[in-house]
This record gives sequence, structure tokens and C-alpha cells, in this order.
Amino acid sequence: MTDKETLDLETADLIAMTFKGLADSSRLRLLAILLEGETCVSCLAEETGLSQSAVSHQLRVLRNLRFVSSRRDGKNIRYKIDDEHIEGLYRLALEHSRHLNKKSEK
Amino acid sequence: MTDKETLDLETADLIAMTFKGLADSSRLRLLAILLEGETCVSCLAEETGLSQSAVSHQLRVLRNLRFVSSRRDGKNIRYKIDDEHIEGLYRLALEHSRHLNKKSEK
DNA sequence: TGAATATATGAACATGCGCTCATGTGTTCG
DNA sequence: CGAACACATGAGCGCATGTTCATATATTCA
Repeated sequence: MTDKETLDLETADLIAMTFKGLADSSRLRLLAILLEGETCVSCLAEETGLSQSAVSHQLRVLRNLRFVSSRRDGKNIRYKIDDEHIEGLYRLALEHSRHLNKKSEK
Repeated sequence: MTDKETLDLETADLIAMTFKGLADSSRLRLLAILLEGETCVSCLAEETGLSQSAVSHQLRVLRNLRFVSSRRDGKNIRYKIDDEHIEGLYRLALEHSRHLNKKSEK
């Protein structure tokens, strides 16, 4: 029976992992593109302006978190979103940041 | 007119800030307690097992992000959630971590 | 097979972050 | 006022993280 007030450390760490995965502007831009559909690495690099290496490193992070999955397609490797919650989290946070702007204007 | 495919750096940074604020297990545990209602600093320290100083530092982070607000009440300072999106983000991420567990079991 | 293309990976480096420790500020109460 | 309590803050330290650079792996094609 979980006490509602206390979030145990283990669960907190799990949730933190999820948020950490989203807590970087490069990864967010990659995800934003991937939310539009399957894309290969070099396209992601070009669209974001990041180096191919940086993109690969970040995609590994997203893969480890099971945010995205990949498949080979000839010379390319195509990535796509493979998680039901990403889009919701993304939208909510976007809403929050817009909200933040309003708050700081007052 | 924003191109839907491209998330500009500035907005990405804003969203990342929001997620960064949530990307730490100590802050998540503080928020989980605060989601139950207004609480003072020493209570938060006791319930989480964190030092008073650590709690204060983390509360400052949450304050700067406008996740929480505070008011003085005698010797104490009471904090409460002051944001509409926190709970939704928290719940979604919690769902995701449970989901992750299932995935990794296979 | 060998060159070209696409992606992944490890090392190294700079930066950021969370904690502790010491101390400062603000409030109550004798 | 001055001691005690509640909280905030700055410095410093250890560790995680994002990038680059160099290189490894895998696939296509001439």
C-alpha cells in the first residue's frame, strides 16, 4: 500500500530518468522532428544543425530510454518515436513554457 | 508562422528548462509532497530525509521555475504548488516509468 | 574487392548540477 | 535586547552530461 504522500526514492529516480531524457534542447528538437515521422540520422543532423556524431550520441540516449526505436534501411538507419507518452509530455511542457512567458511579463 | 517540423532553439531551451526542473529525484519527491498541500521547509526536510540546506536550494530552483510559491507564516515559510501543469507532467512521467518496467521485462 | 557513404562509439574536455559546510537573514519570545 | 529557531545563500567539491575529434563498423556500388 503506497502512502500517497511519500514518493519512494526508487520510483522518483525512474521518473527523473524520464525527465532527464527530455531535459535537453538538442534531444527535444530531435524528438520534435521525429514526432512528424520516421527520419534517418543524417536528415536529423541537417535539420538541427548538429554534427552527425552529436546526433548519434543523443539518439542513443533516446533509444536507451525507449523513447525511439530504429531500423536499418539500406545505408541509412531510420528512427521513429516508439513511446505513447512522449507527445503528451512534450505538449504539456510546451504549454507550460508559454505560460511561463505570460507570468514573467507581469 | 512556425514550421511544425522545426522546433526553434529558443523554444526548445524553454521546454528543456521545464524538464530540467523535474529531472531530479529530490525535487520530484518535494513536489510529490507539495502536491498534497502546503508544507513548510523543515517538514519537507524531515519527510524526505534531505538536509535543510539541500531542501532550500532545491526549493529555490522550483521557485525560479514558478513551479511553487512561498509565503511566510510566523517563523516558518510555507510552500505550495503554483502551477497548473506540474501535476499532469508528474502523472504522465509516472505512467511512462511504469510502462518502461513492463517493456524491460520482456 | 575496394572506395564511398551512413552511422556508432570511445576518449577527452568543458560545463552544469546537487550536495555539504559555514554563515547570513529574519522572526519569535523570554 | 539577546538567545533560539526557521530558512536562505555562497563557496567549494565530486560527479554527471553534451560536444568534438578521431576512429570503428556496416552497407552499397563500381
